[in-house]
This record gives sequence, structure tokens and C-alpha cells, in this order.
Amino acid sequence: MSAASTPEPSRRSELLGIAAVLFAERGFKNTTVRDIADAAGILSGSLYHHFDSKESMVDELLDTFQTELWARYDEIEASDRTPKQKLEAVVRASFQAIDEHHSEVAIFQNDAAYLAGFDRFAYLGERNLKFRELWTGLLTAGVASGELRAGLDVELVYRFLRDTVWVAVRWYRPGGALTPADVADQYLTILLEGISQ
Amino acid sequence: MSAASTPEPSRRSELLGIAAVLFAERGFKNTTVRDIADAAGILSGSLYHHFDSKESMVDELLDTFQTELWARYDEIEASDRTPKQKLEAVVRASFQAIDEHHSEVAIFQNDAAYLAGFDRFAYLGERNLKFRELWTGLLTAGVASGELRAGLDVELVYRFLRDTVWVAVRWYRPGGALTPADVADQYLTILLEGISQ
DNA sequence: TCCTTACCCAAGCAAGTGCTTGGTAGGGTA
DNA sequence: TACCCTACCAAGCACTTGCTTGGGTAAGGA
Repeated sequence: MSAASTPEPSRRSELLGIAAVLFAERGFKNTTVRDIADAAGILSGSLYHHFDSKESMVDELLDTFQTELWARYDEIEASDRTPKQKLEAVVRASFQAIDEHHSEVAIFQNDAAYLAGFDRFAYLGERNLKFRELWTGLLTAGVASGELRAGLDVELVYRFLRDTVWVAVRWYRPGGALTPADVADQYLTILLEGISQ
Repeated sequence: MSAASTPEPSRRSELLGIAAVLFAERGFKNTTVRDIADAAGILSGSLYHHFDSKESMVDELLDTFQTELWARYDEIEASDRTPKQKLEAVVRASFQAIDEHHSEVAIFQNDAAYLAGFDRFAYLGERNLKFRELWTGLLTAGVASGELRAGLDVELVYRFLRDTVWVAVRWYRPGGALTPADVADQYLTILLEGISQ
């Protein structure tokens, strides 16, 4: 309680980062506490000085990431853009999240279904629902405003949208040739205009 | 060697089907031989009367599925359609594969990266390469023939295409309201024409 | 000097992992 | 009768898993 102002650049967050990378690479269940400890140069038991359990590590990773992401989404939704513009902004924010929180997105993408089975991670299901409402809401509003093509199967388009955005974490590498803005531009062009001549 | 004509409707294939469902639901590493045995109503040791190992089960599942899938792809590629028509046909064949071999596609989608680490599954990498060549070849030919928009980043479009098609296995349910042809139609419309008005 | 805090090691436990072994029951074949 | 086959059980082995326990050390404040 004494160090309330410091952003805690400590060993703890360092270890959390190491765990994040391994979870993202091999999956949560497939990563052992000994793997994490080895990567950190300590013994597995020593990890339990910093964390209660392996679960609490992912929990902390996913929770902080999602809180930050939804702050952006809420901001976009509350802005005074048109539905189509909001859709574009949400897509851009998502690709930026893949860039800035690559490991967390990968963990969420690969292990959310497994983790959602535990009571502790019930919030994952809630977030998914909220996510769905955000996207389908924007799509429906876009069709109503005439910005998007009439007769779209909103539910189906939502699924394609959601999956295509997040699955990019499988090949996108932060620091590579493509910036998240580049990818978002290309993707939005395909999505909005199609690839036909 | 006596029953050469029968398609072997035996206990073996039955067990393989049970294993496929579990592998698809929980992931390969996350599924134990005891899980499979329990689902089949036998003890875990009894599985080894039918199969050499847990690995050989996925191996058989993935290999037979991919052989069948590539028979279709090769047929399409060798046909005398235009590049764009071939692209559409490949997309349709892929969605049909998701319908007919749902578990196998899910296993491939979720565990291919992990399995590719073993020598035994080196063919997964080769197939991936062949897959890439198929898609990028069709896209490049489509741009050259004027059917697809000029200036497309073929590599990026390929990734979007590949991921979006296969990730559908996460939400598509065989026997549901949507046929694979329905999904393919909707998807191709979005891909080719976009969602803008 | 004493105590606290942060950090780590060495050793191990209970549960679970893939897989092996020796054996049994029922049926077919010569 | 003698032999082999398919299909399975019961028991267990060697190993890995997440996590615990009981220490130890270095730094810093009172």
C-alpha cells in the first residue's frame, strides 16, 4: 500500500509477459509451469511466490487486456460517427489490439472456449455477448442508414467479420513490414468493396 | 485379407469417429486416451488393441481427410474454368468439407501447428504449402485475366481467404439451418462484391 | 541489532498421463 | 480336439502435471 504511485515495473509483470508469450505459442493447457519457470530462469515452485496459480496468470492477462480494449470500443460507440464509420473504427481498433497485445489476443482466440468452462472465466462469455451486440448493432444500423447493402444476413456477416479480424493474429507479426493500419486498410477495402473487378 | 470388398464398418472406424469428435472439441493434447475409451464404453488399454498410439489416431483421421479433399481440389484446378470460377469452386468445396468432415477440419484448424512439430506430421506442412500455391495462383491468374481487381495484395488476400473459410468450422454446425452451399453463397457475395451499398 | 520484504531453491506429493502386460471370453476353422 | 482370431479387462509402470512445504539469502528500514 506504500507504493501506490509506481506502475510496478517489477519482476511480477516480467514473469507475466513471459507466461503470455508461452501461452500464446503453445496454448494455456499445453504450457507447463515448468516451461514458464525455465524461460524465466527460475524453478517452477518459485513462480508461486508471485502468483496464486497458473489460472490466475491467464486471468490477469485476459482481464486487463479486455478492459483496455473495451474502453476503446465504448469510446467509438459513443462517438457521433455514422454506423459505417464506427464499423471501420472498430476494425482498426481491433487490428491495433492485435499489434499491441499480440499474445493476449492469441490466448483469447485459442483458449477462450476452453477457459470459459471454468466459473472464474465466466466474464469471457459475457464479453463475447457484448461483442456480438456491438457488431450486429452497427451492421443493422448501417443497413438501415443505407450505408451498407440491403438484404445482408447480419448474423452471418458478423461471424465472418469477427473471425476474420481476430484470426489475423495467426499470421500477423508486430514489428513486421505491415503496420496494423496497413492491414486494416486492406481488409476494409476487401470487406466493403469486394475483390471483383 | 479375406474381407477386401467390405468398407470395414468395424469397431475400429467407430472408435476413430468417437476420437475425432473429442479431438475436435477439446483439442488433441487435451484429450486423453481414457476420455476416448470412456466415450466408447471400454477401458483405455483396450484402445491399443485397435491402434498403435494416440498419435496414429489423428494421423489416420487427418491423412484420409486431406487425401479426399485434395482429390477435389486437383479436379477443380485441372478443369477448364476461369480463375474466378475456380476460386469459387474451391471455396464451395471447402465449405462442403467443413460440412462433411467437421471434426477433421476442426482438428486440423486447432492442432495442425502443434502436430506439425512431430516428424510424423511433416506432411501437414507440405499440404499447407500446396494450399498456398493453389490459392495465390488462382488469385494471381484472376487479376491477370481481369476478373479480379487490379492492385490486390495477393498474399494478404490469400491469408484472409484461407482463414475466413476454415475458421467457419468454429460456428458452423452440420445439419443446422444453413447448408454449406448457403454459407458459400453468402461468403462469396461478401468476398467478391463487398458489403457497401 | 532486529525485523521485514522480495525473491528464490530443493524436494516432494497427489493426481493424472500414454502405454504395456498378462490374461479371459466368445467365436470361427481345420 | 487343437489352434487362432477379435475384442476386451485388470493392473500397473514410468513419467508429467500443478502446486506445496520448508527453508535460505540479500537489501533496506527502525
